[in-house]
Amino acid sequence: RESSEPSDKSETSERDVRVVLEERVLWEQFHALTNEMIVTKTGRRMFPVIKVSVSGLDPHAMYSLLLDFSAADAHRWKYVNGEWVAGGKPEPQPPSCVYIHPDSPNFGAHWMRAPVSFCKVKLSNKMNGSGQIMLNSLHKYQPRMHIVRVGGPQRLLSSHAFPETRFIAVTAYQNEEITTLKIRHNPFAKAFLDAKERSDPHKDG
Amino acid sequence: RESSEPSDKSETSERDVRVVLEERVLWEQFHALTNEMIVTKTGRRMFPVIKVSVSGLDPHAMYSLLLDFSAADAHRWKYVNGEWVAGGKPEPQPPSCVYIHPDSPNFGAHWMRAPVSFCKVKLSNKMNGSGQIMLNSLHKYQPRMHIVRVGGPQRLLSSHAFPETRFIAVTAYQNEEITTLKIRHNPFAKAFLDAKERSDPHKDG
DNA sequence: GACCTTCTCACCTACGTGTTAAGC
DNA sequence: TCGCTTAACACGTAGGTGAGAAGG
Repeated sequence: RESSEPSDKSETSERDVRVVLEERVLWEQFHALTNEMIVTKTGRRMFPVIKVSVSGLDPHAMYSLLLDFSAADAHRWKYVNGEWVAGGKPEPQPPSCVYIHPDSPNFGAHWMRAPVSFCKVKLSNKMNGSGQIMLNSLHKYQPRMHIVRVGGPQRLLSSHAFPETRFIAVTAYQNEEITTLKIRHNPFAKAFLDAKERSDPHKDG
Repeated sequence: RESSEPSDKSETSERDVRVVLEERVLWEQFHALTNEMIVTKTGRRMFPVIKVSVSGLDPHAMYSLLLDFSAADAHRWKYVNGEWVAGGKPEPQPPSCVYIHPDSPNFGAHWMRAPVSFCKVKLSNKMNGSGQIMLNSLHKYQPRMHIVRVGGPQRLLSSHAFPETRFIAVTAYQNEEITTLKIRHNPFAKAFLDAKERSDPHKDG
């Protein structure tokens, strides 16, 4: 955690590292329905995307930003009659690999200049080449972001978990309200939005 | 240049920084015809791409890789009767902006792990938003790559110019052999390769 | 007219979507 | 059968090509 060592002059400016999740309204719409994220063999992007604004770093020091996914509970989940219910014993959880933000390593000034988006992270249900995060389908996960100081003795500065970004990994969407919400907001799914709006022009909410 | 200061223990490993241009055969084919690169208002990528393999860095130290374009001579060039000829006095040369490789800053280990490609640099004839390099059309340029040590006192380690990457900036190709060679090797021009091969299936060389 | 630049265009690369049917 | 996973698919986003007509 923060400032666990006696601080020298170069570390005093990091006492108040702050990380704020962007697009919280969108995340909360998904969270209210119990969010789902597709996992595939070759890896699937997340939607919504985890995007954070960072402040309180030393502009001239070097940091890396990391994302990982901790098991949110010890259950296997099942979608029955329109509801997610916790099932039997979970499979042994492999330690979630860590995704390193592609701008890493970089100066504090870079991370603070604009919100940092983890749009390129890919979720998979198979272990294969680097860059992808392997998750267990039908298990619930809690994304977490970490800031590590690098370019010297490596040191974990802070970790943040965003409850509204929790989701259940799936190989196909279970709740069709989730599907609808994804189509409505993800530009890459616009083909399906057009199809839906042609048959359903006044739907909202 | 290299090791201009008395070296301390962390700098001794950088005495033999080596930078080798990749795809030299391709570059030399273009160079033999006098290479041309398109410049546009919004910026145009280079083809071929400048790609280098780097060795001799300290794996744990931090570096940035830079690309710039120096005026190769003081002339304005003109394509007349199938030949490039030097013309009148050149316009005053604005200092070429520097392009910072998007992986910058990064560890020596990163730069040495695989060849580093400058495929995203864009050449323009107008000065506008960041990321683009402004050049004078019909002037000849010499690309140069620089390695700078960062994350501490900044220090230029080495500069490399690759003669076979020289080119004349143009707003439209002048030598149609250059056009043919670009179409033959650039995947993004495949539409024109297909058209040409349908009418000319056995051309080579 | 001659020369150079700009813009629109069809046609690609590359890849992110949910759908659907098939596989297990 | 049922539940879950996979692969092919149509249809988008995003953007890199030279061609060719138009502009200056």
